[in-house]
Amino acid sequence: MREIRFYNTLGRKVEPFTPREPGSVGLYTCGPTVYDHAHIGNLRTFVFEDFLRRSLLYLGYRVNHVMNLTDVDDKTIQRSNDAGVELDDYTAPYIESFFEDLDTLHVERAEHYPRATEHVPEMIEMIEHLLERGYAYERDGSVYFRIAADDDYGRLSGIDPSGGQRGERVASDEYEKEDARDFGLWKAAKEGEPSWDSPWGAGRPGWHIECSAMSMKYLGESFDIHCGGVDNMFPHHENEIAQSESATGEEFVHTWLHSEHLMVDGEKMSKSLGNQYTLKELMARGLDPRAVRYVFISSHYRQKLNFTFDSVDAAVSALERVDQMRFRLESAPESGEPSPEIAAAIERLGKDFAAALASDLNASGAMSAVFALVREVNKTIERDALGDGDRNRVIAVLADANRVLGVLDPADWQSSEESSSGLADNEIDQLLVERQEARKNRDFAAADRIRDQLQAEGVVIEDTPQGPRWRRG
RNA sequence: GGCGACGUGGCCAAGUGGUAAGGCGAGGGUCUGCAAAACCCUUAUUCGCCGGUUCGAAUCCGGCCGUCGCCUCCA
Repeated sequence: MREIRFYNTLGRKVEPFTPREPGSVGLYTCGPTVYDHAHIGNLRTFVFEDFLRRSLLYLGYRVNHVMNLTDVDDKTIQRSNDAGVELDDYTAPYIESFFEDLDTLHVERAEHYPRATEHVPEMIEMIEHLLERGYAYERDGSVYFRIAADDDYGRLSGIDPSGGQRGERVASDEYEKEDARDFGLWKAAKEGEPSWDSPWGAGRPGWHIECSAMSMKYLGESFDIHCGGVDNMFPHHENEIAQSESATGEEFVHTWLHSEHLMVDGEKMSKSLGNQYTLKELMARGLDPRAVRYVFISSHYRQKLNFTFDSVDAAVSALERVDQMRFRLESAPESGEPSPEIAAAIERLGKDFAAALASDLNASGAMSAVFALVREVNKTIERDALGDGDRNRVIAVLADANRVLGVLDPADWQSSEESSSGLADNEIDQLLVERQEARKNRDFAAADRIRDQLQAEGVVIEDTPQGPRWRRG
């Protein structure tokens, strides 16, 4: 287990991370609101959280990861009403779509995916507690959190609660609030909306209470890390802190990590610009999901990520460099003592890779460590200096790094249709034998004919001093 | 108006006090029957601009310019 340093939004500085229970991390990440397909901005955040989860595991921690599914809120209700279907029937396909997207990007599953609609009793219990302690009040069947009762409100986002719109009437259905800044914990049912029974009559939970109630249920009243996109810092996470700590009197979350937004072609994604892609749209355009994952994880999570098709192309090339090394390694001869250069490179990778992760998840640094190994292995192959066992040791250290990155092994990403199409391996081998024969006889026309044929089948031939080798392009 | 982030080679991107990682691209080379593919090498005396602190700054402080985000439910 290695000490990690994280940039904690609460306090805005990089600090050593100490889980409440040594070696074990409780992690809550805000999940999707399932009113539509996730867009790639959402997925950037989910891939970052996957990277965090994998890094914690890699560095020797046990992880209990909870991600909620918001399946009741203004948007899901409105859209299900518009579509004339029950809420659950409306959200089901989007929940399915969400998990498909995670699979496409090789995001590992969390331990729990609690749904808001299945945790209403826990939320009601928490709201009752807040009412008892004077942190909330009821008006006409709705319950609001009383921000004035919370001394340190605003300490996550740095927003000063004393300024602003205190006492102003806001143009909404929430005019009955004591203070415009107060937020809804429970919303009285409106005509035609799904509702649950509560001590205050029929209604439904507010958004913020969902995350507090569900995170505490699965991780306890205090836990280690809470993640989300930067836009959730205020008001969502601020309100979670307010209601949770007011209810329990305990520190809610120790470390808050926020991922920056993804931009498309230099602009924020928005419907009006038409640049709000879903993953499925990108797949339909033929983008490689592995390259998309690489683009998401290869820059730092606290930096805005400008997503472009060029960046995906560059990612494809970068990954090919790693694949090529693996490919060359397979056919490179080994002999004699293990190469000291390889041994040193493997050791350096192990050290630099973990150090980069432990330093606030420096993904670029981690990738850089991988490429340093790639270069050293290539040089050693070039010198024909691979020693006995070097191949397996390199493969093993790559597999180790891949536990975090998830993009280093092309075999993991091969779709079944790709591998089943075209020529069989032995046919390709046979054609190459024929081509070598033709070349030996200086019948280059025949040799090139075979080369063209293989190329047309998507087989890339590489002629080397040790003879030809091939791979599927 | 309030709060905050960012500005590093052609592009992307690490690095936050000790003298610029890495990837893409480009140029050169090796290999080859020719190619292709691949590999190797090279590619920022300099980190938006101007001052300051320091033995030393891309890194700290001040000012300016520029880009962007949040300010009630958008990851």
